[in-house]
Amino acid sequence: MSIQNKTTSDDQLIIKGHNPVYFKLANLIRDALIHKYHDQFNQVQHEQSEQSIEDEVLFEVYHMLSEAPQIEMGHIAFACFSWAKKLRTAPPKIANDILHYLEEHGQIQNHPLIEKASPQGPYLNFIIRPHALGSEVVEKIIREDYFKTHLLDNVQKTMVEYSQPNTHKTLHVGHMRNLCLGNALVNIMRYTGIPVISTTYPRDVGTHVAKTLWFLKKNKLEGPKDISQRGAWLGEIYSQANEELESQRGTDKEEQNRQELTKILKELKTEKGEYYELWKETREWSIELMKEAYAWADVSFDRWFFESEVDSPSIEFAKKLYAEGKLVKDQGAIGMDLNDDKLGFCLLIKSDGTGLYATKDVELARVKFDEFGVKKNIYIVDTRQSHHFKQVFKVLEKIGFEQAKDCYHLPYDVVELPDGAMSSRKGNIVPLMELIGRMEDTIISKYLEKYRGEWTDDEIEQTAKKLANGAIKYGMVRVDNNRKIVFDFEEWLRLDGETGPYLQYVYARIMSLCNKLDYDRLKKLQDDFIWKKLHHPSEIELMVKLMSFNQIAIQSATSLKTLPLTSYLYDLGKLYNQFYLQCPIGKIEDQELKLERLHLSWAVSKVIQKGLNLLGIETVDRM
RNA sequence: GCAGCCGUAGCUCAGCUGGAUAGAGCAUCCGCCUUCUAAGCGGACGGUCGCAGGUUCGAGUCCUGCCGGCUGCGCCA
Repeated sequence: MSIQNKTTSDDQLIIKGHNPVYFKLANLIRDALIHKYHDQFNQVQHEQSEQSIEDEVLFEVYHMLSEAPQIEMGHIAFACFSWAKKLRTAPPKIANDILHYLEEHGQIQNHPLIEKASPQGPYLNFIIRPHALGSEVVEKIIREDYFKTHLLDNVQKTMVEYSQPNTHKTLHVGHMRNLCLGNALVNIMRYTGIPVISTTYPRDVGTHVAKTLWFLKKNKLEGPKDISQRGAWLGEIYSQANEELESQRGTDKEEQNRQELTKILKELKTEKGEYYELWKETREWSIELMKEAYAWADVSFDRWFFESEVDSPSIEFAKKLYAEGKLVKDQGAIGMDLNDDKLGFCLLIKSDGTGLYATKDVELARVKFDEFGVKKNIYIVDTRQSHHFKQVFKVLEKIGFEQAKDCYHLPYDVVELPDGAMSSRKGNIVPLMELIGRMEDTIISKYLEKYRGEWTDDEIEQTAKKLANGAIKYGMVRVDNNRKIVFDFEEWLRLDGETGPYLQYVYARIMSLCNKLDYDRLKKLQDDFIWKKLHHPSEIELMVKLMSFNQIAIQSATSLKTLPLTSYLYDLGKLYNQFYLQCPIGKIEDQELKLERLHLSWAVSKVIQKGLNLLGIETVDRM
């Protein structure tokens, strides 16, 4: 069962909004097919209504349209393979038949959309009239109607849980992948019309907390005076605590330490005692640090679930399930035997009466279903938890939650350093704030220092912030989910090639151009504006690329991948930079051409801005 | 042992869910600023898509089996 198949089959696509040019073209091809192969269609028609056949054909045709591999071949290609079997006709003949039908009905010579259609083997390639690209694509983007289109229908209320950081530990660059990916996906899903409730699930209880508290109390540590520094400081304490406990392994202190930690955990459970008081205070420090990171990332959650709030209820729930005979006792512990599903045994209550991750995830899912009424439930958690979630979903199914079939674990691989996995024990973690700071410093010294005096210091600082933000976020989502990211600091600081700043640069270039040439998009774009000057291959390629933005957004949202969007934006940026060099604007005489090129540039900037915003990245007007 | 993921250019990665001649970035080399932002653009170099079968008009993409790497698999989180 894969996520993408599931989500696409559930969501009915409204294709007319995706790509206005494809939609019009698909209608023409649909009519040609149905008329030309009337007999073949008639054979299936008695089973279905005429309307549904027409819709179905339109849908299929629409999805067989794509960009031609080279702009000289055509702008849009229609592949006839999939029809060959149904129509019992060879693909090249289908291509020719469609062409003849369109010609016979005057839909090539006179049609406002199509300039030329040429069959090439099994493909029918279309060249779209430039002025149609202008009015159907560029103009809609400039008026921003393009972004207000309703893209998906029959969507379900979806909960997306991402970012499950531990309190009392250091927040590092590894956490950013989850945060950036989750935030981007939520934005993209919402853009396509899916109602999303976003949640975070901080882990504020457990042995990592006990270890930290133990070390703090033992050494009577109080932390930095500056409260805002305490969250980061706490993370270091955890490392030290861990180190000390590790070093005492195998010594006579080991048992003593173990008992102490158990005592701390018990105190936290009963919610009284000095460790409990210390927990409440230190927990806040970590939460402040998380909020700082979320603010930096410009992420907000509709609901925060803390592990501590589901801890006790989860055990009650598990006990109730056991009482109902839905769980079994084995070797003193309680759980569910999932061996029939090849998932092993899912342990829910340990022999000492305490719960585990799975116990809490079962309870939390219950809350999500019962109190939030979500239909679909997505967990963005790293791939090492795959087995865990398979077990949890199976348990949910067996205890009677129908929604279990709409629970998805979205796995992603971890962030590693060139010398291997990140771990506080190895002492090779890159704390988040340090990463951000170094990136901003590099950006200022390498690129922005030259503006000192010309720009205000504040603008330089703000620009560096946005660029560092863009570099980190883009870097985290430009790689496919199930692939490891190797975080090489020097590599990330270089900021050339496919990066966030590359795209921010394209945007800034366009802004600069438009400002310099005093471009006013709406004043210059009357209702009766006629596009007639854009013919250069570079201009055509840009317009063809522009028209598929919404399709890409849908692809990203339904596959739960950011990659389609990042690749698309990079392609678009690359095409614009080529256009920028090949097609001068400011220094040409032809005022009409100049204006149309400015319109095109503006449209590109809007799509790049929208795309970057979906990824959580802000644009800058100059850099 | 079982399961999941990965294997594409020297390195890091794409490849639109089976379609046209497998593409980018980095690295190396060569070009392009008397200024619409060179954080850019062009060119060169670089590939038996891990191996072997299979499915069909057609496979980097799907199925099977190997090989190699990573990650999981009951009292951790």
